[in-house]
Amino acid sequence: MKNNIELITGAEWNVMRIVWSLGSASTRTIIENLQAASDWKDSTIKTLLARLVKKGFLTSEKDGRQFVYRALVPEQTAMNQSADELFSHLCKMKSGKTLIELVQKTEMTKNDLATLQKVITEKMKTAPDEVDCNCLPSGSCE
Amino acid sequence: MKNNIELITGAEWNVMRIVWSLGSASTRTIIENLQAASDWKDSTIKTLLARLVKKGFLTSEKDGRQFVYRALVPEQTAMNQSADELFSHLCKMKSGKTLIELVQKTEMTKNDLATLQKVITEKMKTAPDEVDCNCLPSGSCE
DNA sequence: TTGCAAAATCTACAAATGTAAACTATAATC
DNA sequence: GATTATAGTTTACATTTGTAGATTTTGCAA
Repeated sequence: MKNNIELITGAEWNVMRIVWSLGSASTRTIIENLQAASDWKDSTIKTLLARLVKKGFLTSEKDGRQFVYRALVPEQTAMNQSADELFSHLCKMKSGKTLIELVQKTEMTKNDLATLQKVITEKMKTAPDEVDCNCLPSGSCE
Repeated sequence: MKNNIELITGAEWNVMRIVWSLGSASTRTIIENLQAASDWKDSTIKTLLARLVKKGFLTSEKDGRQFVYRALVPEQTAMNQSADELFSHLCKMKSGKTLIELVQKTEMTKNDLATLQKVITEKMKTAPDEVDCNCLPSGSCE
């Protein structure tokens, strides 16, 4: 029952976002950006960078005296992975409601909404009338 | 930058699901259900139960020699909280795409899809043409 | 009433995570 | 070349999480 996919932790996400948004960034750049919004010490950030490299989310390449980091995993992929992990905890029966809530409260462009619209119309064609509960006390959710 | 909302952890979710799906359950019932799908020892499960009570996700009430647990937080609420937490890590600009992927790969009933359809139609009326990136290197995502 | 099986509580312990100080190496400066 | 400012590396340490053994209680059967 242990989950073994390496995931980005809360603190690490902040570091990753800098790299993703800049494409590549030196240690200094990353530190400066993070410190503009937090009180993390330099060494804290360096520790996180090292852990992210070890976990395989970042690569570092020496450029003069500094390291330049680059993401090895695209933001969208990381997010999808985390989302899958989250939904894996939930009773399948409830995924729909959860998604409805999420869509409701998430700010999205007209474009994204239109795409969603299309995806849904397509899905509707083969959607089941009901999705069974997959909780342990089998099918116990009414 | 520390996240302080008490969240349900991976192992704990499995315990919560039993309680949610049964409404209320004795220690024994919970243990039996979990052991039908994992090799967790009794004491492991009891530890998790205790932690969940301490965190405020469960209440326990003595019934004879056993405890009967009941959820203090509805499943949907717990899930929404976790989902919010997850999305909080992501660049706002990317939420739409993430939701599209999620809707795409999630099995849902025709009914849920219809609700989604409605929600989207409604949202479309006031949706923006674009959502700005909210990453630290401000607006750095193109 | 006594002994026991079952339940509960306490203690433990490694790995992961958040956070950072201390130390070392090195490029740039005087 | 000696000094300093930076960058990188090592070590640290409390808390949380996953996992469970050891110990204590206690309802119930003999």
